[in-house]
Amino acid sequence: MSTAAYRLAAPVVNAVVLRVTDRLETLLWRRSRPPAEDCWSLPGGFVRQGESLEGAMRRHLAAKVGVTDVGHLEQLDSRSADTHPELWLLDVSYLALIPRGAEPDLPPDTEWHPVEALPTVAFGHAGAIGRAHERLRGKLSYSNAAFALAPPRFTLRELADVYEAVLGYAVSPTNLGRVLGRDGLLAPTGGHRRAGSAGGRPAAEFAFTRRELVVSRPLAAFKPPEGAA
Amino acid sequence: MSTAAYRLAAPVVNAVVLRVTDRLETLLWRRSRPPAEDCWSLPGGFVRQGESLEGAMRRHLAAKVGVTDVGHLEQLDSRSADTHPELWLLDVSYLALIPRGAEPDLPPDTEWHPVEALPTVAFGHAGAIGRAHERLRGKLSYSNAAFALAPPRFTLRELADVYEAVLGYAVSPTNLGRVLGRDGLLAPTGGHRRAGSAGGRPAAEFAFTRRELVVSRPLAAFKPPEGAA
DNA sequence: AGGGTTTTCGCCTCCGGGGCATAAACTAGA
DNA sequence: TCTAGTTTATGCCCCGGAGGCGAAAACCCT
Repeated sequence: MSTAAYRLAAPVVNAVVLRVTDRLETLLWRRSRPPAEDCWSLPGGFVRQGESLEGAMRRHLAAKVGVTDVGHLEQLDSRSADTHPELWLLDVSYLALIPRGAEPDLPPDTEWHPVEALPTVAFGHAGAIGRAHERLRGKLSYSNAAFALAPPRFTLRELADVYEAVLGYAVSPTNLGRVLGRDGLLAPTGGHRRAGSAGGRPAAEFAFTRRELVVSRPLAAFKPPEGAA
Repeated sequence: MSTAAYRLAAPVVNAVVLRVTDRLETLLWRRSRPPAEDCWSLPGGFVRQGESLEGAMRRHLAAKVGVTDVGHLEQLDSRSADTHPELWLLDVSYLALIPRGAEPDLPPDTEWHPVEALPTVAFGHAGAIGRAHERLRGKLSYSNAAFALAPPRFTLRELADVYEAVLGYAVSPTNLGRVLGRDGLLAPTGGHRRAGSAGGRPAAEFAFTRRELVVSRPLAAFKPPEGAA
């Protein structure tokens, strides 16, 4: 078949940028131009030819919303979109995790919004935020994904707070430390930190041993091989 | 910024089609035209405007390689590709699972190849096959993904053979039945089947209760909520 | 010094996966 | 018909990880 029979699309990337403060928040961008003027949307933009999709994503995160310290960046999915009046768009969405403590200086018209109380989001991007949250919930349970959300060093209580903000239910700091510690993902730094305003035993300070995503839990049920590599 | 500053790409879909016979096999297509003439590549093709990506994928699977009975279809990832001499391609890859017993009548220049002994594959598609295999291995361990690879009805021994072909190590039929049965994913049909040429107790016949992907295993460690819904 | 607060450690229990031995069901052959 | 061989099914035990709980540790404030 001839390639001329097919129209061409404009590749677009956009990211569900997540961070944890008291609650789980995502970064939204108020559109100042049509289409969808005055609506919120995910940060992103067009892809240049010769550029990798991930490269384009990082470029837009740095240029448009000042996000340079990305803890983890991962592709979610792609879809064909007819939301633009003139162009056929091919929309590739990403999940970006921002560590606590890295506060990008946001340009105007860019704000953090709690994922539990989102404003009206254009282009059907609300679904992408939901899928990103869902995937993150899964990854927290079988990998060290929290390294990309937590600050470089933290107490077990602080780390449990990160988990609670994402998972939505109470997490035991004791158990969390045991599980991640046994998998070799967490190590004490040796330092300690004062408990709080009302006293209490100082908490030991921990850090993740690796800063890339590591799948720790088996994922291989039904009799894994004996000498597991 | 103006959209005119950005060039346009041709969206392309292609699939890692997997099935299990004695071994895990993938469907490859021998290219008869440049680029990469006489090399093997994944089946796929261009996307039409207004068409969903998944729709385009199913259309190409049906038209080009005669695959209509797709047990499960899932997007893997997308990348920007400069492998075409004239066009900028945006390559979206899928994982397609074909149930045992559904034998599509393949057009010429299309053949099943064991994933352990692949021929030379063009466009860097070999990496996509590896990633597809990896993801399938994971999904078998925490979901009912095998429903898309197994025949409609089967014995536990046959199901274990499917798992072994994908996972690469021995799987106990007893344990497999216990685990999937407890999760409510597997149910006996009531029928039985003769064991083999040399006699033996007839095996009970089973079937998956659901034909969509269901994540059974918790994935929610660190104290799941009490009344799990 | 004492009460309040928070973290940490040790022990216990519970439950699911895996292994194993035995029983069950069938075929082929003598 | 009886026996040997083969394959599947069932019941039981073991083990290891996750979670719960209480006691001890470490610190603040009064």
